[in-house]
Amino acid sequence: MIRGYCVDVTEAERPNRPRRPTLADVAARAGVSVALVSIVMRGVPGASADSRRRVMEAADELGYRPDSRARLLRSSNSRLIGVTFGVQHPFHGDLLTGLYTAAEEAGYELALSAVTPGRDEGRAVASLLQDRCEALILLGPHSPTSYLAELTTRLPVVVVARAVRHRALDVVRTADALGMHQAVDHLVALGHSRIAHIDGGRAPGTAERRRGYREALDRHGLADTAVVLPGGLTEDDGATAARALLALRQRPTAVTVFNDRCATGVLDVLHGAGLSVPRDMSVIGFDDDRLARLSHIALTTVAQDTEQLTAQAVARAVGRLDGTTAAEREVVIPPHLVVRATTGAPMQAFAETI
Amino acid sequence: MIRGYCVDVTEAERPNRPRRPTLADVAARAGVSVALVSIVMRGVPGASADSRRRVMEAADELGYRPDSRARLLRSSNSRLIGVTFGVQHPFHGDLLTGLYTAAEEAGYELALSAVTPGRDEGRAVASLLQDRCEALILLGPHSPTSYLAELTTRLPVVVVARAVRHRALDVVRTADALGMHQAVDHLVALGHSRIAHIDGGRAPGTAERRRGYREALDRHGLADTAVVLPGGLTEDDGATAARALLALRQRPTAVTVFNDRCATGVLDVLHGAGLSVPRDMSVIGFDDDRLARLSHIALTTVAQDTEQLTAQAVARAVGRLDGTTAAEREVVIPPHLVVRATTGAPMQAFAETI
DNA sequence: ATGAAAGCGCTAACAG
DNA sequence: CTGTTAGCGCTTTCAT
Repeated sequence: MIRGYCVDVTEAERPNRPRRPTLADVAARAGVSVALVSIVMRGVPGASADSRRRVMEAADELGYRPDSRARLLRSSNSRLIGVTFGVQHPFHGDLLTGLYTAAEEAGYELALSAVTPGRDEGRAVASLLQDRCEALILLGPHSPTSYLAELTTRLPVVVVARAVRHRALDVVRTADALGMHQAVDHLVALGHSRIAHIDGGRAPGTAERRRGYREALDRHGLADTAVVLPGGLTEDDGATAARALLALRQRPTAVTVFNDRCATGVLDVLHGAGLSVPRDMSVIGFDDDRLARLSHIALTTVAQDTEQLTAQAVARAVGRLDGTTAAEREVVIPPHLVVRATTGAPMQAFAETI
Repeated sequence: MIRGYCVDVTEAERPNRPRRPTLADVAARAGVSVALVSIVMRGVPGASADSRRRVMEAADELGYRPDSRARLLRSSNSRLIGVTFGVQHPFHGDLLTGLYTAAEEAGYELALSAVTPGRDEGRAVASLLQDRCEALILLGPHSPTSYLAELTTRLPVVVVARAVRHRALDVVRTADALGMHQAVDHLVALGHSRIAHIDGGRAPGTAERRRGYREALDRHGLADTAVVLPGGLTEDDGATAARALLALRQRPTAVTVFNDRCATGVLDVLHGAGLSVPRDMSVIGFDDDRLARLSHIALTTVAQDTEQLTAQAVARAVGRLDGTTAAEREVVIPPHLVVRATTGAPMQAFAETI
């Protein structure tokens, strides 16, 4: 059937929105075949400069936009990577930013699916699967490893920012322990010898960061001074932990905290108790989120390298799809310490140097 | 990308991922036609209980998942609503949560497209358009109204959380002015008579909230005491404004702030200056984001009704699609005041009552 | 360089 | 209730 351009108005009554133009419309207008238009639209070689121009012109006039659904349906590979993220987690926002650029460079598109209080990870993943994603990147997933592992039988899965050990799962994460080494080394270099740690409760990464803290103290011969206080990932958790910190018999002069949000709570309580930071207490966070960068907080913190994290995550996903399978399943990205205003020499050490 | 040592594996030896099953596969396995399978999978009437069971069984065994692209391509209506959101804005996360449930109830799916520092709104919208969304919901868009208006010639557009006036645009927003009335009324009831306001700089909603502040003061006969300090949406903006506040000749006893993040910065500076909140200064924020709810902040704030906001946004979009066109283009949702710990009677008033 | 034609996986008439 | 059939808009041989 020859369908003219967008002139056929069948339903007369409703203010009918014009049907969006298709390849055929553009072809008709440019006086060429649909195949040729397809070639031009994809920017692949196989069309003369002249028809290329004519087609582009026609497409422009019609306001033509390729239909990605149809395109994807036809071509075997969708060049689509599915991403799940938590709406509650600001850090995931930073990761999304990096993922978009990394995916674009690799010639892939992203399909987003949010995990919300009313929409669990399973549903988020299911919708991605329906969209024919070729691979999945899961940001801080909390599903059981067994479920994630099962997913890999369907498509490549890359887990970001959560340490899971499974032979079928790719993991891209920050070297949490190393980050704590950097934090402790910095404090020791400043002259601190009584350094406490506030951990992350049940959050992923807690164990690893705590281990890093202990290792670092050990290396400095300070193992017996280690104090680990229960914490969590919120400001409130930090506030609670800070009170415990202040109640300690022999008060530390510095504290490393599981993350920046928690550290903010700590700072708050310290200030409230009339202590000065860093004079009376040095504080180091983890993540370098927007909170830490605020000038009036100026938190010294261990910064996760989101650019590397996201670039590697996409590289992994694409690698699996290409079949250029890397042997190593886990990519660990070193973080780096960002020194701001919440760390300094301890009062005693300062006194001694005078 | 580190593709190093891995030799390129040829098609043949690559562990070939099984092609995902199609309707035809399920049909073959169940011994019925594809049409019947389609009927069963969509859950529409027109199949016997027996074949329904057989088909479901076959689908299950094959791990069949309908291909939404193909499905959408075929049916004229995609039942897809596109949503753009800012990855920097925590409040958008809350809105997404509501949108998902509202869309589901209306029988629509959501297609998400993020606006990031490296991906502007235009691109976010373009990708949604390619995905054949039937309508667009834009969260706090910052594109010029002319661009948004032009979009409506292609499909219905609902703007959330930004006040734009245009006859072709649906807008769902909070009654910002009313919210400020509530805030000011609350402070006046507590006995405050010198109330300042810190505005939102160039952020959407700034003018409206400032207007509300002025109106409310006026109604209480306090118009001549109005003080508006330039602010913004970040903690730093709040900190800066707070310093200006403290430097004021005749210091106010209370301040309403453009949003919670900004208010947090204000609180911080106040505490740093040795002031006690609310004894020396009452503070009210706007948004009721997670920040405000933290126990050690406990910010009194004007809460936006995200549930209503999102429900109305979806209702609007669907309404335009249905042709059940509402006359009114703007839906304004009343917010409500959440009183926490940062507001109280002013010291002077308290002294007088004794 | 260009065009004709065959589907991708699915839905929606229309028969039976 | 079930099957047949014709496309949705696009890519992709395979001719010309």
